[in-house]
Amino acid sequence: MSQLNLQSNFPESKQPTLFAKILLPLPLPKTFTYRIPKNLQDLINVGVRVIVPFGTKKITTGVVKEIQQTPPEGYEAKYILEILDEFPVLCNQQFRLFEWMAQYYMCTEGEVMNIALPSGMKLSSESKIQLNPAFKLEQANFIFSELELVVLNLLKKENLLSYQQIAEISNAKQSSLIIKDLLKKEAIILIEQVQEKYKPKTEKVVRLHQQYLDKQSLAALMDELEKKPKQLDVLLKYLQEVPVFSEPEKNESGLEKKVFKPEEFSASSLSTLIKNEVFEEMEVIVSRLDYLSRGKIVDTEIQLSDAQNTCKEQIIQSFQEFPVTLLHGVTGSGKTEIYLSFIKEVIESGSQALFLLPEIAITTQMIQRVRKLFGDQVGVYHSKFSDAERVEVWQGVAEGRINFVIGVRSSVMLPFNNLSLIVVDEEHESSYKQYDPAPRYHARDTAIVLSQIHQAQILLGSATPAYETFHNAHKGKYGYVKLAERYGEGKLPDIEIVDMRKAVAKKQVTDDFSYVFLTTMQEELEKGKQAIIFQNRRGYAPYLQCETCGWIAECENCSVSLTYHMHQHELKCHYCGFRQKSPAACLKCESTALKMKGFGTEKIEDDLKLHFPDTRIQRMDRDTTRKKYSYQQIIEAFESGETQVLIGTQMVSKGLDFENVSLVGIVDADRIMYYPDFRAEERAFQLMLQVSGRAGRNNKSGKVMVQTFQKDHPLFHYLINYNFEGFYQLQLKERHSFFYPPFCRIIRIILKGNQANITRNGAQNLYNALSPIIGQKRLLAPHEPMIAKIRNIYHMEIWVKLEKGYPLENTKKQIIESVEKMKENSHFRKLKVVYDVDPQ
DNA sequence: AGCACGCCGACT
DNA sequence: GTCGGCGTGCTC
Ligand SMILES: [Zn+2]
Ligand SMILES: [Zn+2]
Repeated sequence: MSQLNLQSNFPESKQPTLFAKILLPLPLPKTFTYRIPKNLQDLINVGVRVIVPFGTKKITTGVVKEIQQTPPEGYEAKYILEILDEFPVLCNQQFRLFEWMAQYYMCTEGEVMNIALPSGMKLSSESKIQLNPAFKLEQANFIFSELELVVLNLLKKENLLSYQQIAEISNAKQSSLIIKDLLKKEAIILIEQVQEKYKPKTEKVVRLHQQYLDKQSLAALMDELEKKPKQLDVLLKYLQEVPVFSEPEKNESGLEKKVFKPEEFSASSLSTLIKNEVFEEMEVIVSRLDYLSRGKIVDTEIQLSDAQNTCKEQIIQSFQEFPVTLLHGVTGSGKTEIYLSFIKEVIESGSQALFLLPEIAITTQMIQRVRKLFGDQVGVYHSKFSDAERVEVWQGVAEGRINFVIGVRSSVMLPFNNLSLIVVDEEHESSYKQYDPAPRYHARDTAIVLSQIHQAQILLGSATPAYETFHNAHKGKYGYVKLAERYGEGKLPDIEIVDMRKAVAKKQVTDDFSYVFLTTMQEELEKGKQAIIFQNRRGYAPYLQCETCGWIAECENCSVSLTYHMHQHELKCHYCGFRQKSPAACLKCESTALKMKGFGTEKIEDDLKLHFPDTRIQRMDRDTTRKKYSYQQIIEAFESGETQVLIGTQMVSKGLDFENVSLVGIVDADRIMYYPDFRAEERAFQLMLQVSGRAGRNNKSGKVMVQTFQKDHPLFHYLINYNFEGFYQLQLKERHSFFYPPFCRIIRIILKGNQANITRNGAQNLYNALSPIIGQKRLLAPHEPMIAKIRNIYHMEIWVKLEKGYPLENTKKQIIESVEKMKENSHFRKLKVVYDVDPQ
């Protein structure tokens, strides 16, 4: 406010009207200016949430971005209705980050804020309709139609009606006319109200009344209660829980009423004690964040090995020169302990730290570990937690109570104002990239920008860094520290490539397994060991094919084959959820020779149960982990040894350490390597290495078996030697010659429409417009993506590939302009265009 | 994104 | 003539 010169334009006594630019959580390119009512002028601040009317019947939450004195030109500003926060919930650094995200990822700041804010902080509703209290039908000098009278009568009875309710009387179109007319006749008024979605959680507590806080009066009280044993029980329990003399502050904050369990203590005695003013009862606001948070700081020590200490020193060295440093450490080398020791120092110095992890890596064990170290100063930001809990973390960070957040992708958008360290673990994980809806941001890259805004240091950790990151480290843009040693001297498991081509020729295979794999597994199980089997396809069979005519069962709405699910005997689409009973005969030629092709986790489970009838086998994929705790249950059963063999998709590749696993099987390596994506092989190597990391923890006989029909693929040569860098170098040459990242940046333009030819033509039109501006060699001509149709929406893509140093910001502007030009053609106006910057 | 307004065909 | 479809443009 201080920068406003209030005196210049106004006579001294008059307070000027102020206006606020409000950022709304909508995909609109600009802010909206509202008038600040006089009575709210002293309460408003940049960064607080407000309720504003938007359109004719809606009210929404927005955030104050700027306060100004000049009224907007060309329209009359509406009034802000309400201020929701006393203190800002968005800080300056966040506004800067949001601006960057909107610009870089080609979306609006409103879209960024919409994703950033937990939904409990975005209140909105429709206005409601009420009779104007000053209105008297008898005295009105208007004529009311019959329908209007019906509405007025209903309002007399019901008091408050929604637009919806009035629409039910007649039809939607008429009702809005009626409301408009009644408003003009001043018969009704609009009422705007929102209810706070986020409610603080409260709890009843009692405390000993002041008058008993000296030993004498307390002794007298106890004497008096001698004849009332049940009341005395309650009092004694209280004194046992709350040492009123040695820890008077505990009495101050009180004891939760629920401590007096009704089966042990008489509820009426407690009430009597409250009535007689022995106890005082009060209601206090408690945190919801008590899941695993009751533990105050228990551990204060982080024990680092010599190797870890050396590594830490190297990171400190690296940070001197590079604010971004890559920590390259093999699975199980104890990177986490190094992160935690850095984080501890940051928190103790009074600034904030952020620890980003992929969703599945935020395990109960991880949460418990940080709780023990940091107590209540930690906020866990995770989609498994309720929205109310996320609101509390947000507020905790904004108010400075939470100094350390461990969280998923979206936690980069929390209201940090004093960050000095960010850790991004498993930085290569593609789940750091959001795809739908906008902003299509990469949390690792966004975190790097966030670190620049805060002048903070950022540590990227991975056993298999993303090639972009590794390349940046190699060319000296990032610092690089390698942690080679595997914790506890464990040896890396042997990786064996199983030649399926040969096995098939010798007829030493079942549908999905080679005999050699099955015998090895048999042996390991007999030794009392466990096995993990990886297949990145869920369901029973990926497709159902007619042997007579070659017909394949496809989804009605999408251009994909339907997956057969044995459990429900159904064909399902994994993209739109479409399902149908599995047909008995071919829909084209009516032949009954239908065969299931390929294999998903479900079939593998079935086959293995057939081969190993006495073995306890469990499957972990999206289908078996739908329920809230099922993931945890499967993990625990495997950890305890109750399950001997765990079959799963990507889910089994991350995070958890199972000590007794001696064999890991990759059923179909080819499926991982061969799909049309320039990153397919990078991903395949990462994934196979990661899955391999599950074998032979703390034991010397770990083994990984990889089944493939292409055993001569160079990937395997590097894989069996754990030569990450060698394969990287090889791939880099290919990336260079085909002009792919890290040698260029990609902007993927996706056009979506409900007609194939219009979508196709629109893409061609856009391509023709872009070619002369950006240059044909920087464009990949319009093409269908791998799945051309999803939910009956047709997709076309144009890729823009820009070499390093090519003006990025300007090109984005040119793309947006070209799209606008394309939409001047009415055929293409209804196409939806989506931009995906740095696609994963 | 959601919603109102307006122009058109079709159906009481 | 009215009803409902979608295409267009606006929301402070
Ligand atoms: Zn057929
Ligand atoms: Zn589908």
